[in-house]
Amino acid sequence: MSENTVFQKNQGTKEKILKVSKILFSELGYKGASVRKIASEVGIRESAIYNHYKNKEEIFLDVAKEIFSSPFSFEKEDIKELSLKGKVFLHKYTMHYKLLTFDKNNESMFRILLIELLQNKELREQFMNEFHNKNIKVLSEGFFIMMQNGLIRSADPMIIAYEFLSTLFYIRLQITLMRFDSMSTTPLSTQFEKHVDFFWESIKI
Amino acid sequence: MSENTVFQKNQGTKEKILKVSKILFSELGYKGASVRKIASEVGIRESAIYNHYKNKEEIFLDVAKEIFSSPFSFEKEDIKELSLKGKVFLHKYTMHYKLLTFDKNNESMFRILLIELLQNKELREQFMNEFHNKNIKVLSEGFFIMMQNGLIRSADPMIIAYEFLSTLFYIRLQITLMRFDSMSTTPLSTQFEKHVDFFWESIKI
DNA sequence: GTCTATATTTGGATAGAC
DNA sequence: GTCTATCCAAATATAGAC
Repeated sequence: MSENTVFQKNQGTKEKILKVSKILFSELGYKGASVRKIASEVGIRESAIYNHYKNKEEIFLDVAKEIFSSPFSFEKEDIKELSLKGKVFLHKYTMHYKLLTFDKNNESMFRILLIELLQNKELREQFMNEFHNKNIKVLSEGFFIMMQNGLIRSADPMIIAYEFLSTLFYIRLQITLMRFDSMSTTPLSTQFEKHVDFFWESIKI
Repeated sequence: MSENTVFQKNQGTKEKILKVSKILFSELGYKGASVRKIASEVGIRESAIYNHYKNKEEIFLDVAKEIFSSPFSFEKEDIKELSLKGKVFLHKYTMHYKLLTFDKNNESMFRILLIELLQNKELREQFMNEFHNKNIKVLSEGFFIMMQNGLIRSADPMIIAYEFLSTLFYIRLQITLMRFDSMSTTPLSTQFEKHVDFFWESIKI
């Protein structure tokens, strides 16, 4: 057996721990998701966990890395081009947001964000920077271009962006809560489209 | 000593426990606020707590009772009267909301709501009913009257209410987070007024 | 009503055999 | 890498003296 052919028992254990932890943290929070429960769900003993992670905190950090890693894929060029189409920009942006809301993995990350937002300062900072500021930046750039091209009425682009984003967030929050209780979200899921319609009527010239 | 003159040692202990618990639950969440910490902060032993509350859960329920107990004092008549003034209604409503955001006690309750929202099903239901639905009801009534009187453009009053409320919530969330970190909220606190201005421009005829 | 003492459980983490 | 065994700390809760 050469040095390069090292056989590892249960190679996917670390990935499994990560996967299980995502779910448990998103359902029980940091304190509620004990190392016991994680190990049990993975199908190994607690002590075996420590062969993959130094401690519980390290598991959480590994999970938390993902919370803000799947942001909006709008490129500079897209924004310029799309903004000229006015409402289409808002619609595309919102549909992207809607997709994230219903995506299993993103949903777990959003739940963790909600649960730990007040318990974790770093999470709060990331929420402000990655979640709020980045979205406001992209949106206000879009609104600025629309304004320049006479598509929408004159106003502070940052304010318009803030107004638009806040409702997206609130819809997502409500849907996330309802899905947590396995309630039907069909009435609410159309709220995204209604938001775009109402908002466009509010700013178009 | 007659039966009617019973002297109790430390009569205010239960109130003190409640007061301390409010703060600790709002800072550390249900799990984080241990009976140990509560007792210590009150200045008594853990065991003494159990002379006032059956268990920890009962303390939390006592605290949680307050979360949705300070709603809007808008009477039926007020809504009708205020709605005819259009923007004044929105402004008064928002200023009330702003007051709650910065009120110490309401702030604690809002924090608990955020922390425990995903951990407590009853809290989620109350959030939807007491927080969301009640606000939507009052607001949509107001918008309906405005519409009838030709003050605002035609649209579904429920949608308008949803759009208006969602931004109020988002501003409150951001301010609550920033105050938790003792950050200055002066730039954000004017967001309430900006919201009213922008929104009125969006719906007025 | 508060205290000391104590029971009991749960959770994070390590040692050492296989 | 996983297991058994074990340790230690923290947390909920109770019993009984004062």
